[in-house]
Amino acid sequence: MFALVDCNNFYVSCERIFNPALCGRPAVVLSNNDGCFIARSEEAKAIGLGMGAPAFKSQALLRRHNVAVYSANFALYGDMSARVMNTLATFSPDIEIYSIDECFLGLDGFGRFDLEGYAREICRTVHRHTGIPVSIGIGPTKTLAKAANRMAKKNPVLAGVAILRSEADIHAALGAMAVEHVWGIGNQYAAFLHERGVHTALDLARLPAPWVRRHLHITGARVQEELNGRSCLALELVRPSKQTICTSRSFGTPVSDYDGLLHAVAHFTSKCAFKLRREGSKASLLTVFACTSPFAPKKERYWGTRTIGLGEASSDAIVLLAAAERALACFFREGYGYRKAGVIVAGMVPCGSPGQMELALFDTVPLPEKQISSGIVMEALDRLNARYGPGTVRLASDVRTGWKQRQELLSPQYTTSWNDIIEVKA
DNA sequence: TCTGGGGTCCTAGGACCC
DNA sequence: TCTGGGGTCCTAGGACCC
Repeated sequence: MFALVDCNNFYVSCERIFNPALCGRPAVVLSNNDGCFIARSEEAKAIGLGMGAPAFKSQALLRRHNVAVYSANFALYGDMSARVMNTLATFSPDIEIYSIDECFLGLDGFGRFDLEGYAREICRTVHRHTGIPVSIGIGPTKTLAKAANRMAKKNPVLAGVAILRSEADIHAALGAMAVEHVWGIGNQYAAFLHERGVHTALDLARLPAPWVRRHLHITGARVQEELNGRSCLALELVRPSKQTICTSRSFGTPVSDYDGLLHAVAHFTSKCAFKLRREGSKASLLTVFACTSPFAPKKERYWGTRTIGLGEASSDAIVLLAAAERALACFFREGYGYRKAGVIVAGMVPCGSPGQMELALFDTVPLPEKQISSGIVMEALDRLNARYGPGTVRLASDVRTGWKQRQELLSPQYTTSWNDIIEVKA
Protein backbone atom coordinates (compact mmCIF):
# COMPACT_ATOMS: atom_id res chain seq x y z
CA MET A 1 0.00 0.00 0.00
CA PHE A 2 1.00 3.59 -0.67
CA ALA A 3 0.03 6.72 1.24
CA LEU A 4 -0.13 10.11 -0.42
CA VAL A 5 0.24 12.93 2.08
CA ASP A 6 -0.77 16.33 0.71
CA CYS A 7 -0.65 19.67 2.52
CA ASN A 8 -3.97 21.49 2.41
CA ASN A 9 -3.82 24.81 0.49
CA PHE A 10 -0.12 24.72 1.29
CA TYR A 11 1.06 28.28 0.57
CA VAL A 12 -1.96 29.83 2.29
CA SER A 13 -1.45 27.50 5.25
CA CYS A 14 2.18 28.71 5.53
CA GLU A 15 1.03 32.35 5.66
CA ARG A 16 -1.61 31.49 8.26
CA ILE A 17 0.87 29.94 10.68
CA PHE A 18 2.54 33.30 11.15
CA ASN A 19 -0.64 35.33 10.93
CA PRO A 20 -3.40 33.39 12.73
CA ALA A 21 -5.84 36.28 12.18
CA LEU A 22 -6.13 34.92 8.62
CA CYS A 23 -7.89 31.75 9.83
CA GLY A 24 -11.50 31.75 8.70
CA ARG A 25 -10.86 34.66 6.35
CA PRO A 26 -10.51 34.14 2.59
CA ALA A 27 -6.82 34.29 1.61
CA VAL A 28 -4.85 33.79 -1.61
CA VAL A 29 -1.22 33.63 -2.69
CA LEU A 30 -0.20 35.08 -6.05
CA SER A 31 2.30 33.73 -8.59
CA ASN A 32 5.60 35.53 -9.13
CA ASN A 33 5.08 39.06 -10.41
CA ASP A 34 1.73 39.07 -8.56
CA GLY A 35 -0.01 37.63 -11.63
CA CYS A 36 -2.31 34.69 -10.92
CA PHE A 37 -3.78 32.85 -7.96
CA ILE A 38 -1.62 29.82 -7.14
CA ALA A 39 -3.08 28.99 -3.71
CA ARG A 40 -6.49 29.66 -2.21
CA SER A 41 -8.00 29.03 1.18
CA GLU A 42 -11.30 27.13 1.27
CA GLU A 43 -13.12 30.44 1.80
CA ALA A 44 -11.41 31.89 -1.29
CA LYS A 45 -12.43 28.88 -3.37
CA ALA A 46 -16.00 29.27 -2.15
CA ILE A 47 -16.30 32.83 -3.45
CA GLY A 48 -15.21 31.70 -6.90
CA LEU A 49 -11.52 32.65 -7.16
CA GLY A 50 -10.16 30.19 -9.72
CA MET A 51 -6.83 28.36 -9.66
CA GLY A 52 -4.46 30.07 -12.09
CA ALA A 53 -6.91 32.90 -12.80
CA PRO A 54 -5.34 36.34 -13.32
CA ALA A 55 -5.69 38.43 -10.17
CA PHE A 56 -6.37 41.76 -11.88
CA LYS A 57 -9.64 40.41 -13.27
CA SER A 58 -10.92 39.66 -9.77
CA GLN A 59 -10.14 42.98 -8.06
CA ALA A 60 -13.77 43.72 -7.22
CA LEU A 61 -14.32 40.27 -5.72
CA LEU A 62 -11.13 40.54 -3.66
CA ARG A 63 -12.24 43.87 -2.17
CA ARG A 64 -15.84 42.88 -1.59
CA HIS A 65 -14.89 39.83 0.46
CA ASN A 66 -11.90 41.44 2.19
CA VAL A 67 -9.59 38.74 0.83
CA ALA A 68 -6.05 38.63 2.25
CA VAL A 69 -3.67 38.69 -0.73
CA TYR A 70 0.00 37.67 -0.62
CA SER A 71 2.92 37.67 -3.06
CA ALA A 72 4.60 34.26 -3.31
CA ASN A 73 7.23 33.81 -0.58
CA PHE A 74 9.10 30.74 -1.72
CA ALA A 75 11.83 31.09 0.90
CA LEU A 76 9.15 30.56 3.55
CA TYR A 77 7.29 27.78 1.70
CA GLY A 78 10.49 25.85 0.89
CA ASP A 79 11.58 25.92 4.51
CA MET A 80 8.15 24.88 5.83
CA SER A 81 8.07 22.07 3.27
CA ALA A 82 11.40 20.71 4.57
CA ARG A 83 9.99 20.69 8.11
CA VAL A 84 6.87 18.79 7.00
CA MET A 85 8.95 16.24 5.04
CA ASN A 86 11.32 15.70 7.98
CA THR A 87 8.38 14.86 10.19
CA LEU A 88 6.84 12.53 7.58
CA ALA A 89 10.16 10.70 7.18
CA THR A 90 9.79 9.44 10.75
CA PHE A 91 6.66 7.48 9.80
CA SER A 92 8.06 5.22 7.06
CA PRO A 93 11.51 4.21 5.86
CA ASP A 94 10.29 4.59 2.28
CA ILE A 95 9.51 8.16 1.32
CA GLU A 96 9.33 9.93 -2.02
CA ILE A 97 9.08 13.72 -1.92
CA TYR A 98 6.89 14.32 -4.95
CA SER A 99 6.49 18.09 -4.85
CA ILE A 100 6.83 20.98 -2.45
CA ASP A 101 3.60 19.98 -0.70
CA GLU A 102 3.16 16.26 -1.43
CA CYS A 103 4.88 13.07 -0.51
CA PHE A 104 4.35 9.35 -1.01
CA LEU A 105 5.04 6.96 1.85
CA GLY A 106 5.60 3.27 1.23
CA LEU A 107 3.52 1.17 3.63
CA ASP A 108 4.97 -2.25 2.84
CA GLY A 109 4.82 -4.30 6.01
CA PHE A 110 2.36 -1.95 7.67
CA GLY A 111 -0.57 -4.22 6.79
CA ARG A 112 -1.09 -5.38 10.33
CA PHE A 113 -1.35 -1.82 11.56
CA ASP A 114 -4.61 -0.03 11.90
CA LEU A 115 -3.88 2.08 8.81
CA GLU A 116 -6.56 4.63 9.54
CA GLY A 117 -5.32 5.15 13.08
CA TYR A 118 -1.76 5.47 11.78
CA ALA A 119 -2.81 8.03 9.15
CA ARG A 120 -4.60 10.11 11.76
CA GLU A 121 -1.52 9.96 13.95
CA ILE A 122 0.54 11.30 11.00
CA CYS A 123 -1.90 14.20 10.53
CA ARG A 124 -1.79 15.10 14.22
CA THR A 125 1.99 14.93 14.42
CA VAL A 126 2.62 17.05 11.32
CA HIS A 127 0.18 19.63 12.63
CA ARG A 128 1.78 19.65 16.07
CA HIS A 129 5.32 20.00 14.65
CA THR A 130 4.67 22.50 11.87
CA GLY A 131 1.14 23.90 12.07
CA ILE A 132 0.40 22.63 8.54
CA PRO A 133 -2.83 20.67 8.00
CA VAL A 134 -2.46 17.61 5.75
CA SER A 135 -4.78 15.08 4.09
CA ILE A 136 -3.88 11.44 3.52
CA GLY A 137 -5.05 8.98 0.89
CA ILE A 138 -4.07 5.32 0.98
CA GLY A 139 -4.36 2.73 -1.79
CA PRO A 140 -2.67 -0.26 -3.42
CA THR A 141 -1.14 1.92 -6.20
CA LYS A 142 0.10 5.48 -6.36
CA THR A 143 -2.77 6.44 -8.65
CA LEU A 144 -5.35 4.98 -6.25
CA ALA A 145 -3.62 6.71 -3.31
CA LYS A 146 -3.99 9.96 -5.26
CA ALA A 147 -7.68 9.24 -5.81
CA ALA A 148 -8.14 8.45 -2.12
CA ASN A 149 -6.40 11.70 -1.21
CA ARG A 150 -8.85 13.64 -3.34
CA MET A 151 -11.73 11.99 -1.50
CA ALA A 152 -10.12 12.74 1.86
CA LYS A 153 -10.02 16.41 0.95
CA LYS A 154 -13.39 16.76 -0.72
CA ASN A 155 -15.54 14.78 1.65
CA PRO A 156 -15.77 16.42 5.10
CA VAL A 157 -17.14 13.23 6.64
CA LEU A 158 -13.77 11.54 6.10
CA ALA A 159 -11.99 14.26 8.07
CA GLY A 160 -8.80 14.16 6.02
CA VAL A 161 -8.14 10.42 5.74
CA ALA A 162 -9.42 7.99 3.09
CA ILE A 163 -8.37 4.39 2.46
CA LEU A 164 -9.13 2.42 -0.67
CA ARG A 165 -8.51 -1.22 0.00
CA SER A 166 -11.41 -3.57 -0.81
CA GLU A 167 -12.52 -4.06 -4.38
CA ALA A 168 -15.96 -2.73 -3.53
CA ASP A 169 -14.56 0.49 -2.08
CA ILE A 170 -12.30 1.06 -5.10
CA HIS A 171 -15.19 0.33 -7.47
CA ALA A 172 -17.46 2.84 -5.74
CA ALA A 173 -14.77 5.51 -5.54
CA LEU A 174 -13.81 5.28 -9.20
CA GLY A 175 -17.44 5.32 -10.28
CA ALA A 176 -17.94 8.61 -8.47
CA MET A 177 -14.78 10.23 -9.84
CA ALA A 178 -14.78 12.27 -13.06
CA VAL A 179 -12.13 11.03 -15.48
CA GLU A 180 -10.39 14.43 -15.60
CA HIS A 181 -9.63 14.11 -11.89
CA VAL A 182 -7.55 10.98 -12.40
CA TRP A 183 -3.82 11.61 -11.88
CA GLY A 184 -2.22 11.60 -15.34
CA ILE A 185 -5.36 12.58 -17.27
CA GLY A 186 -5.14 16.22 -18.27
CA ASN A 187 -7.39 18.52 -20.33
CA GLN A 188 -6.59 17.01 -23.71
CA TYR A 189 -7.09 13.38 -22.76
CA ALA A 190 -10.20 14.24 -20.71
CA ALA A 191 -11.84 16.00 -23.67
CA PHE A 192 -10.90 13.09 -25.94
CA LEU A 193 -12.36 10.56 -23.49
CA HIS A 194 -15.59 12.48 -22.83
CA GLU A 195 -16.24 12.67 -26.58
CA ARG A 196 -16.16 8.89 -26.62
CA GLY A 197 -18.48 8.45 -23.68
CA VAL A 198 -15.79 7.77 -21.09
CA HIS A 199 -16.82 9.98 -18.19
CA THR A 200 -15.66 8.40 -14.96
CA ALA A 201 -12.46 6.82 -13.67
CA LEU A 202 -14.34 3.52 -13.64
CA ASP A 203 -15.19 3.89 -17.35
CA LEU A 204 -11.49 4.40 -18.05
CA ALA A 205 -10.49 1.41 -15.94
CA ARG A 206 -12.86 -0.83 -17.94
CA LEU A 207 -11.84 0.20 -21.45
CA PRO A 208 -10.07 -2.42 -23.59
CA ALA A 209 -6.36 -2.13 -22.75
CA PRO A 210 -5.11 -2.12 -26.40
CA TRP A 211 -7.43 0.80 -27.19
CA VAL A 212 -6.02 2.78 -24.27
CA ARG A 213 -2.47 1.90 -25.29
CA ARG A 214 -3.14 3.12 -28.83
CA HIS A 215 -4.85 6.41 -27.99
CA LEU A 216 -3.40 7.44 -24.62
CA HIS A 217 0.03 5.87 -25.26
CA ILE A 218 2.16 4.15 -22.67
CA THR A 219 1.52 6.75 -19.95
CA GLY A 220 -2.25 6.32 -20.26
CA ALA A 221 -1.89 2.55 -20.27
CA ARG A 222 -0.04 2.76 -16.97
CA VAL A 223 -2.78 4.93 -15.49
CA GLN A 224 -5.35 2.33 -16.45
CA GLU A 225 -3.33 -0.52 -14.95
CA GLU A 226 -2.91 1.43 -11.73
CA LEU A 227 -6.64 2.15 -11.54
CA ASN A 228 -7.18 -1.59 -11.78
CA GLY A 229 -4.96 -2.15 -8.78
CA ARG A 230 -1.78 -3.24 -10.57
CA SER A 231 1.12 -1.07 -9.49
CA CYS A 232 3.28 0.29 -12.35
CA LEU A 233 4.79 3.33 -10.68
CA ALA A 234 7.34 2.50 -8.01
CA LEU A 235 8.40 4.82 -5.21
CA GLU A 236 11.44 6.86 -6.20
CA LEU A 237 13.41 6.70 -3.00
CA VAL A 238 16.40 8.51 -4.47
CA ARG A 239 15.71 11.66 -6.45
CA PRO A 240 17.33 11.33 -9.88
CA SER A 241 19.56 14.27 -10.74
CA LYS A 242 17.93 16.90 -12.92
CA GLN A 243 18.19 16.75 -16.70
CA THR A 244 17.45 20.44 -17.18
CA ILE A 245 17.55 23.45 -14.89
CA CYS A 246 15.68 26.64 -15.70
CA THR A 247 15.61 30.08 -14.10
CA SER A 248 13.16 32.55 -15.61
CA ARG A 249 11.07 35.50 -14.48
CA SER A 250 8.46 37.90 -15.77
CA PHE A 251 9.28 41.58 -15.36
CA GLY A 252 7.11 44.05 -13.45
CA THR A 253 7.55 46.58 -16.25
CA PRO A 254 8.68 45.81 -19.80
CA VAL A 255 12.43 45.95 -20.52
CA SER A 256 13.41 47.28 -23.95
CA ASP A 257 17.12 48.02 -23.75
CA TYR A 258 19.87 45.49 -24.29
CA ASP A 259 21.71 46.27 -21.05
CA GLY A 260 18.60 45.92 -18.92
CA LEU A 261 17.92 42.52 -20.45
CA LEU A 262 21.54 41.49 -20.07
CA HIS A 263 21.45 42.28 -16.34
CA ALA A 264 18.43 40.03 -15.96
CA VAL A 265 20.05 37.26 -18.02
CA ALA A 266 23.25 37.55 -15.96
CA HIS A 267 21.22 37.09 -12.79
CA PHE A 268 19.37 34.04 -14.16
CA THR A 269 22.65 32.55 -15.39
CA SER A 270 24.25 32.93 -11.94
CA LYS A 271 21.24 31.21 -10.38
CA CYS A 272 21.41 28.34 -12.88
CA ALA A 273 25.14 27.94 -12.19
CA PHE A 274 24.46 27.83 -8.47
CA LYS A 275 21.69 25.25 -8.87
CA LEU A 276 24.05 23.17 -11.02
CA ARG A 277 26.75 23.20 -8.34
CA ARG A 278 24.19 22.29 -5.69
CA GLU A 279 23.16 19.30 -7.83
CA GLY A 280 26.77 18.26 -8.34
CA SER A 281 26.31 18.56 -12.11
CA LYS A 282 27.83 20.45 -15.00
CA ALA A 283 25.97 21.54 -18.11
CA SER A 284 27.14 21.34 -21.70
CA LEU A 285 24.29 23.33 -23.29
CA LEU A 286 22.91 26.74 -22.39
CA THR A 287 19.76 28.34 -23.77
CA VAL A 288 18.70 31.95 -23.32
CA PHE A 289 15.23 33.18 -24.22
CA ALA A 290 13.40 36.48 -23.96
CA CYS A 291 9.87 37.26 -25.03
CA THR A 292 7.16 39.88 -25.08
CA SER A 293 3.76 39.34 -23.49
CA PRO A 294 1.81 36.58 -25.23
CA PHE A 295 -1.24 38.83 -24.77
CA ALA A 296 0.28 41.74 -26.71
CA PRO A 297 -1.06 42.52 -30.20
CA LYS A 298 0.50 40.19 -32.76
CA LYS A 299 2.73 42.88 -34.29
CA GLU A 300 4.32 43.64 -30.91
CA ARG A 301 5.06 40.00 -30.09
CA TYR A 302 8.50 38.39 -30.30
CA TRP A 303 9.94 35.17 -28.91
CA GLY A 304 13.72 35.02 -29.22
CA THR A 305 15.85 32.08 -28.18
CA ARG A 306 19.31 30.68 -28.79
CA THR A 307 21.14 27.59 -27.57
CA ILE A 308 24.92 27.50 -27.26
CA GLY A 309 27.15 24.46 -26.84
CA LEU A 310 29.73 25.02 -24.12
CA GLY A 311 32.49 22.89 -25.61
CA GLU A 312 33.21 21.42 -22.24
CA ALA A 313 30.68 21.01 -19.45
CA SER A 314 30.79 23.64 -16.70
CA SER A 315 29.02 24.95 -13.63
CA ASP A 316 31.18 28.07 -13.44
CA ALA A 317 29.03 31.21 -13.47
CA ILE A 318 31.73 33.13 -15.36
CA VAL A 319 31.95 30.54 -18.12
CA LEU A 320 28.17 30.23 -18.41
CA LEU A 321 27.71 33.98 -18.46
CA ALA A 322 30.09 34.38 -21.40
CA ALA A 323 27.94 31.90 -23.33
CA ALA A 324 24.72 33.58 -22.21
CA GLU A 325 25.93 36.95 -23.49
CA ARG A 326 26.75 35.47 -26.87
CA ALA A 327 23.32 33.82 -26.99
CA LEU A 328 21.46 37.00 -26.11
CA ALA A 329 23.38 39.04 -28.67
CA CYS A 330 22.34 36.53 -31.35
CA PHE A 331 18.61 37.03 -31.03
CA PHE A 332 18.12 40.41 -29.32
CA ARG A 333 15.97 42.77 -31.37
CA GLU A 334 15.46 46.46 -30.76
CA GLY A 335 11.98 47.91 -30.50
CA TYR A 336 10.25 45.31 -28.35
CA GLY A 337 9.08 45.56 -24.74
CA TYR A 338 10.34 42.29 -23.24
CA ARG A 339 8.16 40.95 -20.42
CA LYS A 340 10.04 37.83 -19.54
CA ALA A 341 13.42 36.18 -19.98
CA GLY A 342 15.12 33.03 -18.80
CA VAL A 343 18.09 30.71 -18.93
CA ILE A 344 17.97 26.92 -19.30
CA VAL A 345 20.94 24.61 -18.90
CA ALA A 346 20.98 21.02 -20.16
CA GLY A 347 23.23 18.25 -21.38
CA MET A 348 24.15 17.42 -17.81
CA VAL A 349 27.36 15.67 -16.83
CA PRO A 350 27.98 14.63 -13.23
CA CYS A 351 30.96 16.35 -11.61
CA GLY A 352 34.03 14.17 -11.62
CA SER A 353 32.76 11.81 -14.31
CA PRO A 354 35.07 10.91 -17.19
CA GLY A 355 32.82 12.90 -19.55
CA GLN A 356 34.05 16.23 -18.31
CA MET A 357 37.68 15.33 -18.78
CA GLU A 358 37.42 15.50 -22.55
CA LEU A 359 39.54 18.28 -23.94
CA ALA A 360 37.94 20.84 -26.19
CA LEU A 361 39.57 20.58 -29.59
CA PHE A 362 40.97 24.10 -29.74
CA ASP A 363 41.59 24.67 -26.06
CA THR A 364 44.85 26.43 -25.23
CA VAL A 365 44.82 26.42 -21.43
CA PRO A 366 45.48 22.99 -19.93
CA LEU A 367 42.19 21.67 -18.63
CA PRO A 368 43.09 20.55 -15.09
CA GLU A 369 44.59 23.95 -14.30
CA LYS A 370 41.49 25.76 -15.56
CA GLN A 371 39.16 23.48 -13.66
CA ILE A 372 41.02 23.86 -10.41
CA SER A 373 40.99 27.66 -10.45
CA SER A 374 37.31 27.75 -11.52
CA GLY A 375 36.43 25.29 -8.77
CA ILE A 376 38.18 27.35 -6.11
CA VAL A 377 36.53 30.61 -7.11
CA MET A 378 33.03 29.14 -7.24
CA GLU A 379 33.49 27.31 -3.96
CA ALA A 380 34.58 30.55 -2.27
CA LEU A 381 31.56 32.34 -3.77
CA ASP A 382 29.15 29.68 -2.52
CA ARG A 383 30.63 29.68 0.97
CA LEU A 384 30.47 33.45 1.31
CA ASN A 385 26.88 33.54 0.11
CA ALA A 386 25.89 30.66 2.36
CA ARG A 387 27.34 32.50 5.36
CA TYR A 388 26.36 36.09 4.67
CA GLY A 389 23.20 35.63 2.60
CA PRO A 390 22.40 35.03 -1.08
CA GLY A 391 23.80 37.67 -3.42
CA THR A 392 26.43 39.00 -1.00
CA VAL A 393 29.13 38.27 -3.58
CA ARG A 394 28.11 38.15 -7.23
CA LEU A 395 29.24 38.82 -10.77
CA ALA A 396 29.56 42.49 -11.67
CA SER A 397 26.91 42.24 -14.40
CA ASP A 398 24.43 40.58 -12.00
CA VAL A 399 22.93 43.85 -10.78
CA ARG A 400 19.28 44.50 -10.15
CA THR A 401 18.89 47.46 -12.48
CA GLY A 402 16.65 47.63 -15.51
CA TRP A 403 14.36 44.84 -14.37
CA LYS A 404 12.32 44.05 -11.31
CA GLN A 405 9.51 41.74 -10.37
CA ARG A 406 6.29 43.02 -8.93
CA GLN A 407 6.13 41.72 -5.37
CA GLU A 408 4.07 44.22 -3.47
CA LEU A 409 2.43 41.97 -0.90
CA LEU A 410 5.34 39.88 0.33
CA SER A 411 5.28 38.50 3.88
CA PRO A 412 8.52 38.32 5.93
CA GLN A 413 10.85 35.33 5.65
CA TYR A 414 9.92 34.28 9.16
CA THR A 415 11.98 31.10 9.27
CA THR A 416 15.07 31.85 7.18
CA SER A 417 16.10 35.49 7.70
CA TRP A 418 17.21 37.07 10.98
CA ASN A 419 16.66 40.53 9.52
CA ASP A 420 13.04 39.75 8.76
CA ILE A 421 12.44 38.39 12.25
CA ILE A 422 13.94 41.51 13.81
CA GLU A 423 11.67 43.65 11.63
CA VAL A 424 8.63 41.70 12.74
CA LYS A 425 9.55 42.26 16.38
CA ALA A 426 10.10 45.98 15.80
C1' DT B 1 -1.81 48.54 -16.54
C1' DC B 2 -2.12 43.94 -14.72
C1' DT B 3 -2.14 36.71 -17.16
C1' DG B 4 3.90 32.05 -13.04
C1' DG B 5 7.76 29.09 -12.83
C1' DG B 6 9.37 25.21 -12.58
C1' DG B 7 9.79 20.13 -14.24
C1' DT B 8 9.03 15.02 -16.57
C1' DC B 9 8.14 11.54 -20.15
C1' DC B 10 6.79 9.89 -24.74
C1' DT B 11 6.48 9.84 -29.81
C1' DA B 12 7.50 10.68 -34.51
C1' DG B 13 10.55 11.84 -37.82
C1' DG B 14 14.99 12.89 -39.72
C1' DA B 15 19.84 12.07 -40.04
C1' DC B 16 23.14 9.05 -39.56
C1' DC B 17 25.75 4.27 -39.00
C1' DC B 18 27.01 -0.67 -40.89
C1' DT C 1 8.62 -2.13 -62.46
C1' DC C 2 12.07 -3.35 -59.53
C1' DT C 3 15.73 -0.97 -54.71
C1' DG C 4 17.46 -4.68 -47.23
C1' DG C 5 17.54 -4.93 -42.59
C1' DG C 6 19.11 -3.67 -38.63
C1' DG C 7 20.38 -0.07 -35.48
C1' DT C 8 21.46 4.82 -32.76
C1' DC C 9 21.05 9.59 -31.70
C1' DC C 10 18.90 13.97 -31.76
C1' DT C 11 15.14 17.26 -31.89
C1' DA C 12 10.58 19.19 -31.88
C1' DG C 13 6.29 18.91 -30.27
C1' DG C 14 2.78 17.36 -27.31
C1' DA C 15 1.07 15.49 -23.28
C1' DC C 16 1.27 15.52 -18.34
C1' DC C 17 2.50 17.06 -13.20
C1' DC C 18 2.90 20.57 -9.10
